[in-house]
Amino acid sequence: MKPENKNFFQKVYEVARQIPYGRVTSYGAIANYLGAARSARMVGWAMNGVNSANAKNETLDVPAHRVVNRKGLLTGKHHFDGTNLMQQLLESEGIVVVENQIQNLETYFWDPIKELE
DNA sequence: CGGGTGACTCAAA
DNA sequence: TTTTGAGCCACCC
Repeated sequence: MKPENKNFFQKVYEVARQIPYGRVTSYGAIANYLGAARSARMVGWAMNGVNSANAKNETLDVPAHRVVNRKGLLTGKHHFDGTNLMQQLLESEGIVVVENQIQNLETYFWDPIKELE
């Protein structure tokens, strides 16, 4: 069941919210699931919106830290408050992060296309 | 209304 | 092999 009758951002939020604890996914995977395969940037933009809302005390319940780029690189860590807040959050869920990159990405990777369809 | 920008990704040179 | 270029489209001047 694809929530295709909602705004792109809204859809991104819904998918991101379904990322299980201790798992991660990529911007591209979410975009692909939403039918916007080449719009990974928009997913990142949506995450930026999540972070903004968080800064305003408006909880969206979207684990933006579980969304990384396709190589498992924490490209968005600079957008979080602390320099390594994103990494800490991931490590607190049992994910090993070294040099801003998730180790054993295949083990943690959660693909909405595979997991939700 | 137009143009620049970006938490990405893929493909070609 | 590494480096560029282009596409994607919402948001902010």
